[in-house]
Amino acid sequence: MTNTTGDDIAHTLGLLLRRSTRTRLHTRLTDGLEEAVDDLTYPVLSGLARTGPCSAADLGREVGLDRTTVSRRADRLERSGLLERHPDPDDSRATLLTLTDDGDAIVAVTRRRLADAIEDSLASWPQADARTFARLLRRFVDEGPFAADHD
Amino acid sequence: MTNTTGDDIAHTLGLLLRRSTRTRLHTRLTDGLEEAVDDLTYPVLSGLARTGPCSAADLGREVGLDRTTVSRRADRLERSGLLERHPDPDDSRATLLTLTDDGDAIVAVTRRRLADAIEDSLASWPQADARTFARLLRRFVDEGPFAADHD
DNA sequence: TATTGTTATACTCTATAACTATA
DNA sequence: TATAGTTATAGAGTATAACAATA
Repeated sequence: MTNTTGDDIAHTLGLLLRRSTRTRLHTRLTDGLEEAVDDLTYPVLSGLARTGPCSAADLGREVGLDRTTVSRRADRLERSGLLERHPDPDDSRATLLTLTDDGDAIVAVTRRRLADAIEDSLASWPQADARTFARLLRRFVDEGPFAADHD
Repeated sequence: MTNTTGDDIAHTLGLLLRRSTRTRLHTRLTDGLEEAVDDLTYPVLSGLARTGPCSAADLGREVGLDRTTVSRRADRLERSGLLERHPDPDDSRATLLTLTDDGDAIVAVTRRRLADAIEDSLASWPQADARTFARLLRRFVDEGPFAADHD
């Protein structure tokens, strides 16, 4: 019984990382928005919001996708007017992907929805618990067994 | 600045739920195991470990997959000897999916690896923090905006 | 020679429908 | 009639390789 805490967190994380959990979350966050925004295109959209104007190759490295995959997904977002392609003035080989105002708005809405949903569910918590949870979760994700740079 | 805690948790969860995080985790947990065990078949395997012998239709409802999908994935696990099919003595229409000893062993190994990885990353934490985190995470997942029965 | 974006091919997975058998 | 399991078809998405253009 030495690993009770690890077992407990492992079990909870298993629930959190389930496909059905992610599907439910995605449905909730994108309900009523552009049809082109789905679980495939959203990482491109939100990644681009983080990086700012960016080549497909660089964005692919940022979000862990192949540049061909980024290019195809960007097609859909471009057709829906959420993203534009412009020549990179600094490198004639590259095309900069840029969010349109509509694209920015979509990202802002989904981020707000997520933060609000979390805020709602924490409403019944003692404030100190909520802050403690935010801090420990952050530390766990940054340092934990899932961190990107974990050796 | 009223939603700082919600924003903070939202950001952290975004990192945790990324595809690259899940891919990294899956690779780590299944390294060196049966080739048939991948991100597609593992949910069937671990779901079956939770439910015990179970029909494809029931298991599908448990893990959020179509019965045709369960059937196909079970084919691969069966070919690798991790799962067996037996007639349901109580319902001649049904076939019970059952983990073999090898299948049980795979699930045990991956669960242990995950718990150990978490335990390792918590080693540098004050024990009280680790227990608090386990408790708050559990509560958040059970009650939070991602809970299955959340209305 | 390496990297850019894009496109074509082959492959995998899934959803829908269809089938047979049983409750 | 409804549900079980399985399989066939069609559709979507990806990875690999290839392409032309530029560094």
